[in-house]
This record gives sequence, C-alpha cells and structure tokens, in this order.
Amino acid sequence: MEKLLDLLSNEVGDAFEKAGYGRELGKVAVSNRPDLCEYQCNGSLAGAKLYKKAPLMIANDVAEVLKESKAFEKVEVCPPGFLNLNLDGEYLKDYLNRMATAPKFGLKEPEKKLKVIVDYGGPNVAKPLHVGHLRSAVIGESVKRIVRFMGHEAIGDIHLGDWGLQMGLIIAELKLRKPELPYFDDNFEGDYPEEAPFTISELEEIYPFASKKSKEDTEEGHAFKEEAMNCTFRLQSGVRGYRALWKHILKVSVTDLKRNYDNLNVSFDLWKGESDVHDIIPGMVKYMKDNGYAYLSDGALVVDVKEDTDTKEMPPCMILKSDGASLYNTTDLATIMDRMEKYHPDRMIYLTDKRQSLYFEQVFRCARKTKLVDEDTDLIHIGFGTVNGKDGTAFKTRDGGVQRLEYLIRDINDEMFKKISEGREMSEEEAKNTAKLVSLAAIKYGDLSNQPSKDYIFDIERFSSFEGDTGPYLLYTVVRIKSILKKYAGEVDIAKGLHKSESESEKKLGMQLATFNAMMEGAYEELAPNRICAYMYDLANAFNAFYHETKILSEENEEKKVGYLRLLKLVQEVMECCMDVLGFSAPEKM
RNA sequence: GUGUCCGUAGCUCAGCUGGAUAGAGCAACGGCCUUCUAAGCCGUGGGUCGGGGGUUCGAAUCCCUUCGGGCACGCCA
Repeated sequence: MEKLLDLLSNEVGDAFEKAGYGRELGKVAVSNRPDLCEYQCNGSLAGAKLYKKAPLMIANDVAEVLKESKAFEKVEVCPPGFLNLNLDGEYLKDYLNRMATAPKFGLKEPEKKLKVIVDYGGPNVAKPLHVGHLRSAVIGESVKRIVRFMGHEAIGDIHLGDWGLQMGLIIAELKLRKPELPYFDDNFEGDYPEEAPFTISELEEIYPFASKKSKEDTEEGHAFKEEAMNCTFRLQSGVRGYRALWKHILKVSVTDLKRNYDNLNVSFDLWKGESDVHDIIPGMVKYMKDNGYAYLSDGALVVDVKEDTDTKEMPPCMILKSDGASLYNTTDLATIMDRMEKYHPDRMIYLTDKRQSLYFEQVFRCARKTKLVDEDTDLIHIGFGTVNGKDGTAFKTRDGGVQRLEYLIRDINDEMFKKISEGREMSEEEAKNTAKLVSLAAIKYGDLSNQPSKDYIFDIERFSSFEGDTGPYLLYTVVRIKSILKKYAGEVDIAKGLHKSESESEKKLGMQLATFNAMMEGAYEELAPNRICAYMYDLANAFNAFYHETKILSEENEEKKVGYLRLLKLVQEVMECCMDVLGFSAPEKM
C-alpha cells in the first residue's frame, strides 16, 4: 500500500505538472505550523529560480489546479509561496479503511525477500550478564523483529564467547580445586559423569577469581597464567577430558543464559559460539596465505585493509598473533566464512559497543578483500553507546561494582510490584505478572527510545515512572483502550469500516495512524527502533487527547459509537504491533 | 598526533534529505474527576540551538574555523 505522503505528493505533483512546472516540486511534508495547516508543500519556493518567476505566482497556479483535487479540503497560498494543505476527511477515511484491512497495516512487502543474520547478545560463557549486555540484547532483538516484520527472513545468532583463554582459566582453577576429577586424569578411559562438577554460582565465582589471579604480577600469578594457557591449548587440541569439562561449562552456562534472556523476552535462533569455527580456522588462514592476502608483519599474520581514499590511519587486520594463536578477528572472519557457506545471507548485522567500530571496519574490509563474502552481501555494524548512571559515567552499583543484570531487573520488578499493588485491586499473582510486563516495558522503552549510537543515562526512576514519555505510559494507554472495549460487550469488527472523523482530535488521531507504514519503513532503513518509540508516543498522545474530549460508551448514536470503537481497536492493534516489534507487551489491567 | 561522535530549556532528550514563530518529557506554577482507568487532559513560565565566519531568498540542519567533552587507534574482546 502506498504511503500517505507519497499519495499526496503525487497529487500535488500532478498539479504542478498541469500548471506547467516539474512534478518533482510537489513534495508534500507534514506541516511544521500545525496552527496554519496539516500538510505543506514548499516546491514553489524551489521552483522560483528554476522558472524565474515569483514563488507566489507559481503557488497560485498550482493552487488553482489543486482545488479540483479530492485529497484536500483546503488549499491555501501563503507568502512567500507556501502551499498550505488540509486533508479531506473522506480521503483520510478511505485511506484508514484500506490500512485497517491490509496485512501489516499497509506495509509493503519487499520486492526481494532477504536473508539477514543478526549477531547480538555476545555474552561470555561462565560470566553473568551485566548492564553492558542489556543494549546488545534489547536493540538486537528489536532489529531482528523489525527485519522480520518487514517481510525478510531474520536469523538471530547469540555469538557466544565460549573459547579461548577464559575457558583455560576456568579449567586451570578447577584443576587446582578438584584435582581428583577424572577429567584431569589422562589415563581415564571410562565415561565421564553426566552431571557437571559445579553449579552456575560456582562457575560465576570461579571465573573472576581465576581471571584476577592470572593478572597478578607475582610468581603465583605468572605460573597460574601459564597453566591457564596450557589448559587452553589442551582444550583446543581436543584433549578428551578437557573437552568434556568444557561441554559441562557450556551446558551449565547456556541454561542460565537462556533463563536470563527469557526474562528479557529475547530469544535466539542460533546459539553458536567462537568454538564452532575452531576447526575451519586453519583452512581459512591457509587460503589467505595462499592467495597472497596475508603476510607477516612484526611476527603476526596480517591483511592490509587500507584504501586509497582513506584519510585516516587504517591499521591492518590481524589474522594470527605472533605466537600463532588466533584472536577475536580470526573467529569473526571464520564465522563470516561459515555463515556464507551455511546460510548465504544477504546481510549480516552486528550489534556491539560502538568502541568496536574501527575493529569491525577492519574485519569487514578484510572479509571483502579476501572474498570471504559475496559482493552483494552487506556487512553492517551497529555500534551502540554506553549505559551510564545518573552521574554520567558508566553505570555501577552503589558500592562501585559492576551491576549484574539479573539483580537489576529483579530490583525493578520488586519496585514495580509495590507500586502496582498499592491501591489496586489485584491478586498477588496478577500484580506480579503485571509488574513483570510493566518493568520490562520500562527498561526496554527507556533504552530503545534513544538513538542506538548515543550514550544514555539509565535512570530507573524516570523509566519506570508512569508519567511522560515512558514505557508504562504507553502500556497504560493500551490498557485504557482494552478496558473500554471490554465494557462494550459487543463485537467490534474493524473490517466493517471506520467513520469519517468529526472532531479535530479524531482526525489527528487518524492522521497519526496513517503514517504507520512510512514510519516502519524508516525504522527498517535506518535500523532505528527509536523511530517506532517516537511514533507510539505520538500515537498515544493523539489517542489520549481524543479520549479526553470524546464520550465513547455513552454516545447515543449507535453508529457513531461503533465507529469510535473500531477506531480504538485499530489504535490498540497498531500499538500492540509496535510493542511486539520492540519486544514487550501490555497487560490486561494495570 | 590521526580519526570519529557529541555540544539544543535547570535536567533528560526530539528535531528526517535546509523552509514560516526551535519541540517533547521531567522539575516549577495554575486549571479539569457524582461521567469510559486523573497512571490522564488543558494551560503558564523557561532558549544568543557552544563561539565565529561562509553558502542561500531562507541555516539548529550544509561548508570552513575555533573552543569544550566522549571514544578508538596491530598481537584484549
């Protein structure tokens, strides 16, 4: 379905053409002077120079033709040459009726259905999630859903950090603590136990402990680090006991991660990790060497990724460290290669902290230069900003530690539960579930309503406030609608048609609804969930203004009442659709 | 040093490819509930869009310059 602004631009473009000017001048935009008109076209001003004619004259010529148009109920010319337009109510009604019955509210299906891999989450095994993981999960999940809603195929991949030194550290520490375990006995030939020799809590304690120890500048520290590297090597070489132990670590950790991501309404199609490409790295390295892409520099194997047009320094992309070991780049490149072979995606979208943007530029250039990706496969990095505390520096707990995501969410849930239980008639169970939904909306909307690339201040009080531009306010708006529809026991069938708006607030609400498809396209093109947030907020405001001045259920004219109810239903459906794309949802009551 | 992002109301932020009087939310103040959820609505106050040049009929927006801040810059991920 065509976007409303395109239809209107087309209409005005026709008028320009009929009046003897170029139709491209007919571009219509939402008015920035709502006191004067609903839409405006500034083409006459641009055309003045082109036709060496006063803009006012051009505007008058066009306005004369436009008076015939059925799209506008008002066409005015304003000095020095603005065309001020008001939409015709009948025209809007028709548009909304088509939108209401069209699949996905009139969003166009893509000409070509793309296969898109969204790489987000990126947690490390054996390490609890912290606030830093929130953005990747929340934005990534939404990006995946946007891509999917647009009609493309989206595959979400968590990209676990499950390989390398961090694993060696854990194994080395376990070896010290429980040397009697069969995994460390090279002569052991039986079956290893099914049960992991540790719990998730133990694992989460072991990793930071071991990591800290390995960094100590003492004899013990150095020896431990060496042992950890040795363990890493043994694991990567495929020593049976080490692999078995590693599988335990992975399993225990993934179970816990799934639970945490479930709580965030985040889910992945693929739980792949760095370990999955371990076996294909030697082949890839050989390929890069054989084809002359990679060469030794200061002992390390690198690929030049400088381009003639660069104005900045562009260090080469490192493939192997000087000790021959692989690194982050190696696994990322191998992952790209692996994905090309297995899935042939048209796009890969990565979500990480924006501090990694130079790094990803190097990797992408390297992948392209070495032809690991096809020419027409896009590689996109969305670098997001830091989550800061109220003081503007990185978010921390009260005592200055790293805030664990699970506890943070639990605290917000508890607060919300208290707030909701106060003065509301709700069973404890219902209040708990409602609190969960509301706090998730608070957190996600608080994050997603910002531009991804910008740092933002994580202000729990502000996000979970029920007033203003917040998640809870949007939920509240939907709950209000649901409540009215429930009270009206009858059937509300949008397909039977909306009515022509009678009041200004009703018309404004309709016009806001009508921009849905354009908004969603924009959100997809820019990969910007914040566009959806802004749309919802505007829609909620338009609805509340309408709601305030319109008696709906007590409307005596039955036909009018039904028209209102259908409009409400459409608002509800559009709101809930947006929420779903953002990854949260509204309760029945709050 | 090189590159990159940012600087808009007291605070947190919108302002798309340049268009008329720069917008929201919070905070402050004043109205509106015997009526569909007042978790709402309506209104008031608050700004040299960091500074200076330039392009243009027209600049928060584009270009240059300057100040202030964040971040990154081969063997971490």
